[in-house]
Amino acid sequence: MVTIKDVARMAKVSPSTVSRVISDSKSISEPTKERVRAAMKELGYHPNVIARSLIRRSSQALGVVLSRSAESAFSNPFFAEILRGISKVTQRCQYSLVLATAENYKEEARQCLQMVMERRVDGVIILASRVNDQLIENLSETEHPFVVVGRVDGDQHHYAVNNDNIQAAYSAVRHLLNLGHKKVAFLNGPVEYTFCQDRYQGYVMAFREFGLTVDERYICHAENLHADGYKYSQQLLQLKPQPTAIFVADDLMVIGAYRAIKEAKLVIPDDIAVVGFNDDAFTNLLDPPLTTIRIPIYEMGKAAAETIIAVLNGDQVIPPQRILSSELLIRDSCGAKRLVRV
Amino acid sequence: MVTIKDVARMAKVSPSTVSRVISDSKSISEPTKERVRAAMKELGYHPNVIARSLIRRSSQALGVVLSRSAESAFSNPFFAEILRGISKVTQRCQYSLVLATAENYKEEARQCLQMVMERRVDGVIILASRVNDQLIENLSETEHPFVVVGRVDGDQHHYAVNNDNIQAAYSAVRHLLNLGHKKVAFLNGPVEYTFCQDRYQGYVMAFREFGLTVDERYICHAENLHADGYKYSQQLLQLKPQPTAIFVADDLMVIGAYRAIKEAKLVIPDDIAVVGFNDDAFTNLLDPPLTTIRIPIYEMGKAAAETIIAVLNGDQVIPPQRILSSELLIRDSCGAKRLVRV
DNA sequence: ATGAAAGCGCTAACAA
DNA sequence: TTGTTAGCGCTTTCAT
Repeated sequence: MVTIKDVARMAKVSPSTVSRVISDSKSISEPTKERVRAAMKELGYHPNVIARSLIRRSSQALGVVLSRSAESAFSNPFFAEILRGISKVTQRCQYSLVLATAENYKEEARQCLQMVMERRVDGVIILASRVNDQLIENLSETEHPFVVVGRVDGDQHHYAVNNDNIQAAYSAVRHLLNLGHKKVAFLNGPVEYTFCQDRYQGYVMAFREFGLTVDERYICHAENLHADGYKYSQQLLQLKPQPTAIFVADDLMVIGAYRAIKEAKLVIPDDIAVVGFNDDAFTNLLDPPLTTIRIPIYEMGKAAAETIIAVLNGDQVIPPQRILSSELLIRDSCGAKRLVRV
Repeated sequence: MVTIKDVARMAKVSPSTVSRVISDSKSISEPTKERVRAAMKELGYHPNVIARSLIRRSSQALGVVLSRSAESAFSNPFFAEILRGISKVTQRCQYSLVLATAENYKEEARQCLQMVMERRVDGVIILASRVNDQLIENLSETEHPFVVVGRVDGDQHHYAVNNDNIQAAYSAVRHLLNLGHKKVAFLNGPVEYTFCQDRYQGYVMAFREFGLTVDERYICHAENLHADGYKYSQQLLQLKPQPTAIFVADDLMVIGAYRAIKEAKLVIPDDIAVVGFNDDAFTNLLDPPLTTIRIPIYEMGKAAAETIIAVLNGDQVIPPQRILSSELLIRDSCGAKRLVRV
């Protein structure tokens, strides 16, 4: 391996001079710089980031925790989109991106904690947070820099980037109630996620506003966003009186919902209306095209990465929590057709 | 920061003893081990991987190059799926995963090369290879370990994992020719990718077998798999005589193709048949559900990661090239309905 | 079974 | 402007 010493020897300078040339220090004369650079080129020298990280006490790397089993995370367009936003920023800021993945959340949390404690990464981005999130608690205790995409349960002292889940769910449900629906079922995601709690809250808000009481039988919590849409939709359709609309908290579950509805010989939107969440690319291809909430996922990824990098630079991040707003995209699954800003 | 020295002091041993306890050396007595472990726990000690990497000359990290602009890569389900396979293996083998992303291939290649030359990663997985691939050439010259997902143009001395593109395209086109189609258009991807070349070859093979001559007007190469499906399908539909079938080299382009076909007031499969490639999750939701090629993407990701890790361990990898087989999934876009193994 | 010492490749005082 | 020196936190001979 070519080291700084080899370059120094060849250019007939000391190793520290070579180091200064690498960082383009202005206290080195042009002729020397050129001689050193020539030597670097001739020898095919490349700085060893590991050695540099050791002495600088910084790896210039960011960790990303998917916060779900890798299985379900990778199949959700949300993660692709948020990773795209994150990577956009990391490449601009010269950080590298380390992915933490595992079969389950506990293992993933362990991996993430290890990553940061072992100094493999300088900070961590957590995608989605849970009620009583152990990882977030540990990260706070050990004082490692992190930023959460989502709302942190309880305490407000964390850096976080989120979308307006309450507001978004509220406007989705209000849209249905405005269309005259009374029996609006809610196919929500796993209760342990704060975003599901928030969407539930938005649902309740809309009901309150319309002077309607929430019937808990019409609300269910899927465990797996990919697999459970079908099963729970079937259950909801069994209810008497049958719901005339379903608000689905993740577009991934809409696929199963559509199937269950069609198998029950119901027609969307005539017999039953559907609203989704996320505006995944495929929702426009469904029959009928889905009315859904668009959230600025890419922008959230960018904001999260910018935040953690600012924190690492010791910059003030004000405010520590940012909430990006979403919009209701009205297509054909409820019977209307226009665009409304939330 | 808690270091090995702090632990040593507390446990009243030397730093080297602590190091031996970390690696669970059998030359340390049980009582000492326990004393040291207690000290580690009390101090909240965690080994610094950076320091370890420096002395071991190994970062225990793998780099992944998307081989496209991050933009188009992340939106393609192929990458999510292959990353899932890769991460499955890296987590099992205690490697971390570093993503290289950029706006364009040149920049991405630079980043990848840098990653490995700077010793940030021990080896690299390249997703998709090009004709005359500069990155692969550089990696070979500098003798850095890498494995390619796809077929490497020219030389056969690289480690690679691929699917049977020629065979797969051949069977897709043969399926159409068997159904009586003569004017089978081919909406292929960018010519610079070897997988597109292979799929073209399979197309030609099928034509040969049926004693038909290939009309180059019926073949086009999209530059962007996401955006160009619509445009090129429109062009193909303009041809006289109009094609009665289109073989589309990536499911992502099928979305645009369906739209162009429907806008031309043609009915799938009655007026025109369509075959896709990849079996992306949404293809089953299209109207009509798409007949497409299923390739074992997840398995390819696993195989690629296993290969590079074996190489890094100095194990023999035989054979250096592996080809996984695909199958034609017959749904409704050609008018038939059954499953055929290629 | 344990310790002392050297050194991985780099940076950054402190000198000169 | 440049060189000397002392580490960063760890592992690994070589002693004892």
